[in-house]
Formats: sequence, C-alpha cells, structure tokens
Amino acid sequence: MTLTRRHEKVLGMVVGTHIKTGKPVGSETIAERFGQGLSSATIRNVMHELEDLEYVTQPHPSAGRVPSDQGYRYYVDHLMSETKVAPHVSTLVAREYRNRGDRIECLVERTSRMLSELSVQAACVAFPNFQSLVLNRIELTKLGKRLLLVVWVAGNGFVENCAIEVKEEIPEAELTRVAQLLNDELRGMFLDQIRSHLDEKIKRVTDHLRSLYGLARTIVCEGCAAFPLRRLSLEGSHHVLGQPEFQNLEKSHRLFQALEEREVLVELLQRTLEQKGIQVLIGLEHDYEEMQDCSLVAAPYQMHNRTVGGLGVLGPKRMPYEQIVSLVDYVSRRFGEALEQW
Amino acid sequence: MTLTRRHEKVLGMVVGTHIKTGKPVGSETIAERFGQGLSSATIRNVMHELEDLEYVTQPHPSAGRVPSDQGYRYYVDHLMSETKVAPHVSTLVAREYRNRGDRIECLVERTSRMLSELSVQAACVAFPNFQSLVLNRIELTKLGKRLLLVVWVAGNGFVENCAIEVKEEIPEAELTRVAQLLNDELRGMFLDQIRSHLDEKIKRVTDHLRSLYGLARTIVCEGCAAFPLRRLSLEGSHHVLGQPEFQNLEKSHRLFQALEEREVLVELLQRTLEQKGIQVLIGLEHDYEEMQDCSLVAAPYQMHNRTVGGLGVLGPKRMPYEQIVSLVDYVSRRFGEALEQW
DNA sequence: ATTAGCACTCTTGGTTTTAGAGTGCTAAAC
DNA sequence: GTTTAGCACTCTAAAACCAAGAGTGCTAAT
Repeated sequence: MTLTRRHEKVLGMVVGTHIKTGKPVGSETIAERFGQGLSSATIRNVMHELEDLEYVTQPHPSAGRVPSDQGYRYYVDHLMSETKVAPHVSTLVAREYRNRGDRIECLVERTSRMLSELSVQAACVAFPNFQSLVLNRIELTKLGKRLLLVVWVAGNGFVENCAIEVKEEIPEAELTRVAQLLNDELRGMFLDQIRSHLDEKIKRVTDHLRSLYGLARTIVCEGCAAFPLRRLSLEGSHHVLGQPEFQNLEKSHRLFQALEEREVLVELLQRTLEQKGIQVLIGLEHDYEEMQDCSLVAAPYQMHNRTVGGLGVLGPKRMPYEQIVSLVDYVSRRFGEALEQW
Repeated sequence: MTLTRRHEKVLGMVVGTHIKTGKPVGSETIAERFGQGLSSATIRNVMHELEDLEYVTQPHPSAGRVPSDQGYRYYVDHLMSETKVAPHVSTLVAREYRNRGDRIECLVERTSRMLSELSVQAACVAFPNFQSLVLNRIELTKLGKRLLLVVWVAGNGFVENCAIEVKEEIPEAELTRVAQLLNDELRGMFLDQIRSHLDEKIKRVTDHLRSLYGLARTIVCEGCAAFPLRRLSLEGSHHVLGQPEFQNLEKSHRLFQALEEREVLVELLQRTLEQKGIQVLIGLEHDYEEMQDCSLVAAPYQMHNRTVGGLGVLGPKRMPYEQIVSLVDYVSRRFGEALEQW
C-alpha cells in the first residue's frame, strides 16, 4: 500500500511537530492545525494506518506518535521542502572565509566550529585527502645518514611532511638531482597518479636514469604511505548533551566514547564521498549501534570539480533536517571554494 | 589550631573512603576500621572539629562527611603516601614508546590516549613548544612572487611549516644565500634565542651582509609568530560521564563545553610549566567555574633538561590521587625521553 | 467516510509513609 | 579530662499511593 496525500500530510505534521517539541504528537494537535477541519478521530484512523506501515510508533499505549527511522526517511526523501540558508548564515560564512592566509588546520577547524555553531549540533570536517591534491613542490632534506625528510607542498599550499628511511646512504648530489627531477616532471600532477606515472617511466628509461627514477619512486611510495588518511576535526559534540533524548547518561557516555574513536566518523564520511551530493543517514542506517539515536547529514566537498573530502553535522534523529541539509550543502560548497582560493 | 595525629588519621580515612565509595562517610565506618578501638562517638567529635576547620562538610544534616577542597588539599599535601606505578603500567608505557618513527602528532596523541586509558580519566598532552626546541634545518621555498614557504626542522625531527608574505620579491639566488646563512649559523640554537642573536649580529655587520641578515630576521620573526602555541591533544573526556558526580546533565554539559574550548586547558597546562614538578589543582583552585568539580594533575615534561611542554589528567575531585600522581609523573618522564630519542 | 462519545490505559507528578543512616547532646564511666 | 553508651532528632531515599491528564481504540450514529 502506498501513502495517500492525506497520509503524507499527517506524517509530515507528526515529524515536523515532533522535531519542534520533542514530545509524542497526539491526534488532537494534528487535527487542530490540519486546516481541512477534520476531527481528531479521523486523524487517529490515519495515524493508526501509519503505525501499521511502521512510519510511526507509540512509546506507550496512551501516548501520541513518534516518527520511526522509516518515518524520518520518508520525510527526508519526499516531504521535506528545500530551503535556502538564512541570509545571516551566508554573510557569516562569507566573513569567515574572507581573511585567508591561515594554515589549513585552522581553516578546517574553523569550518567545523562554524558548522557546529550554526547548526547547534556536533559537526565534523575531514581534512582534504592529501593524495587527491596536485603536487606543487617537493623538498628533500637529509636528516641523518639514511634518514630523509620529505616535504610535500600541494597546489593549494597545503603542506605535509614525513621522514622516511632509505636502504643506503644517498650522496648529496644525487639527492639534488632527484629533487629536481621530481619537481620538473611531476609538478601539477595529482599525487595519486604519480606512482603509476613513475612505474611507466621506469620501464622506458635505462641505466643511470633508471636508478634515479627508482629512487624517486621509493621516495614517493614511502612518503605517500605515511599520510594519515583519518584526520578530521570534530567540534561541538557537547551539544548533544543539551538534547532531551540524551538525558540518559549511559547512552551519552557510549556515544561520546564512539565519537572519540575518530574511526567511526572517518569511515562514515568516507562513505559519503563515494556518493555524489548530500547524504542523510538516519538512526541505525549507518550501522553503528552507539549512534542509533543520531542522524548524520554529510556532504562531500570539491576542489576543481574533484571530491577531496567531506563534512557533516551529527545530531539527534530529531533534528531540523531542512535547515541542516541546506546548511551542510551550502558550507560544503563555500568550503571547497575557500580551499581553491587559499 | 593545627591538626593532631588523630585528626589527620581521621581526615585521611574520610578522604580515602570517600574516594573509593563516592558516598558521604559516617563515623561508624571510620570507627570500625580505625584500629585503636575508638567508638563512633569519639570519631564524631573529631569529625565535628574537622568540620569547624572546614576540612570536611556535610551534604545534609544526617549524612556523613565529605572532604572539602581544603580537605583534599591537606590530603594531597600531607597525608598521601607516594606510590610507584604498577608494574603492568610501566611495561605498557615502555611498549608504547618502543616503536618510534612516528610523526610527532601520533606520539602526542598516543600518549594522551594511553594516559587516559591508564587513569580511566580524561587526559591531555600539550605539544612540545616549538620555540623551545633546537633548530636543525630551515628550508625556504618560493610559493609565489612574494609568498615564501618556510619549513622548520627541529633537532628532534619535529617539523613545522608556515607561509609568509614578504614586502618585495626576493631573487632566487638571494634566497639560497639566506637559507645557507640560516643553516650554517643558527643550527643547534634554541629557536627562541635566534631572534636576539640576529639582532645582535645586525648591529655588527654592514652593507650587503646587513640586508641579508635583515631578511633572515624578517623570516624568523614572521615564521615564529605563526606557530600555534595552543595545540594539545585531549582524550578520554567521556570518562567523566561515567562518574556518579556528573550525573547532573547541566554540569556535564558546561564542562564539556569548556573542554572543547581548548584555551582553558592550554592555559592551565601553561601554568604548570612555570613550576617545577608535578602540580595538583583541586576544585576551584584553578579558578574555572565550569570545572569546579574537577581536579587536574599535571606535570611538565623535559627534553635535555629543558621544559618544553606539559601533560595532565583531568578527573573529578574524587580521584585516586596517589595513583594518578605517580602515573602522571612517570609518563611525563618517559614521554620526555621518548621525544629525545625520537 | 466521518465523527461524537466514552471507556480504558498508561504516564506524570505530587503526597504520604516508612525505613534507615547519621548526627549531636547528655550523662555516666574510665 | 577523655571516652562512650544511649537516645532523641533530623533528614534523605525509596516505596506506595493517588489523582489528573493525555491519548487511544472502539462503537454507534451521522
């Protein structure tokens, strides 16, 4: 059975009202605001059907109805109206990105803080995946006999460094040549293409050049392996403690524990990157039991039309989805732009 | 009036028992375990005096006694026995620092996580103050016409980078000379001495050399200003949610809010650096109202006998001070060593 | 198909009761 | 003078109870 217009309207009102009040919604409340002058008894019948279809549940026999995960899902997919972000939000975001010249760490952190403050929820921003960036320069410095410091400068000024150990000592002159080679040949390439490019090249050259390229390849491989994939900034997680549904200390405790293991969030953001566009994960849809009362609204962000990271807002299932979705969408775009111009 | 032996013994037992149980401690309980066969009535008299002296308080008229901040203070200063860390702790710490070759970020993060797990409290570790380190190398790279990337490599392999803007374009050759100068002359110096060294030098040289040194100075100054002083890793803050005294949601909420603003913790750790040795801040002694139910046990850590940072454990006032103090002390030493060998 | 009406259920909040813990004081004992 | 037994008193915490209210489901009438 599919939902009629009336079902949808009632479901929409149940979800909307429950998001506002946090309490179960009764038939009387709906009937009053329904408009068409239907009585509460009729609404009750409709709600009963919605319950049979598992869009809403009753916390206890004499309470009103509360949306189920599926109910929220339907709401987000079909009933939610698209809204634009409030004007004060856009000016605030614009102001935040006006003064650049920051370290990327600050930019990311400020973005997650902003997202958290605007949504009054927890917010996270994954660092741009370094390997999806364009190489600008690479610097090689000897730290010790066999210890090499490699500094990678990406096109947007994002810098990473790592120390790598090589099998045998490399003469200073050789090192300079490798550095020059790397800079001349690879500049402007995406980091994750460099390796295969070098592999290709090695096949085609001989002798001395070959060993040079080999060295270059070692450096690139070892260096790339050292980049942490899992960096993200999480801010405002304390907001969940303000939500009535997290009064249960036991639950909040486990939630915070899960959030502190960044892996969970990293993994979830990672998943959204594989999709195009904004993602809403409601309740258990993300399969993490500790976060079963939470929803995540996440979006990838792009640099030069290439997805390089993701960001999102995490809050109770009972969150104002319209606002949050438009906010996350908006910030993800602006953040991508800010990174490009950085 | 000063405390007699008996007062001290009773106070010690009140604190000790309350730390274990979390509940107010009655005269009966103390009398039972007191040993000398004193009756509860006598203990009551002693406790009454302790209350007059404000070492303990009564939550309500017919409850037992609970230590006041001052009571904890006295306990920590005079009654606490020094303990060594448990053997399994030292092996665990040793194992943690065995495999090095990590990025410094990981080392710091792992340390705070370890500290948090061993104490079952929140734990924080401030990054080594970059400016207290020894310069090993400095790399200058042109990013744009007037944009310079400066990479600082400290003696222990800790790397920082920053982009700085200079007033006018610097020719490539000039840049190489400055870099060489910086590396030859300043290597092995503490970063916070470099500036005055250069100032001194500028007075003594002339002409071309002078402008070279001037440029070097600009770079050093601008670069140092860009180092964030306030980095720290905080782990395990969820542990406070498990404590019975934080069942009050309102309180925990504000505490978490305060913790998320890293400034508070940074500032507190900063303070401990000015003292030698381990510091215990109890309740309101740290002047932050949001954390009035918490104590902080903090210690500076050293590299080559120079204090470069601090770390600590944050938990409820009712924490097992003996263990925590010895743990923090131990970890701060081992962490300093790990940094040196890194 | 809708609705008025009503009985029924369950939660919530308040009040009362009770048991228990712990004190403070006094007078007696050491 | 110090210690202690004894007891009245106070206050909390938990249980028990009650009343009000919200909301439902069902039925019969519209």
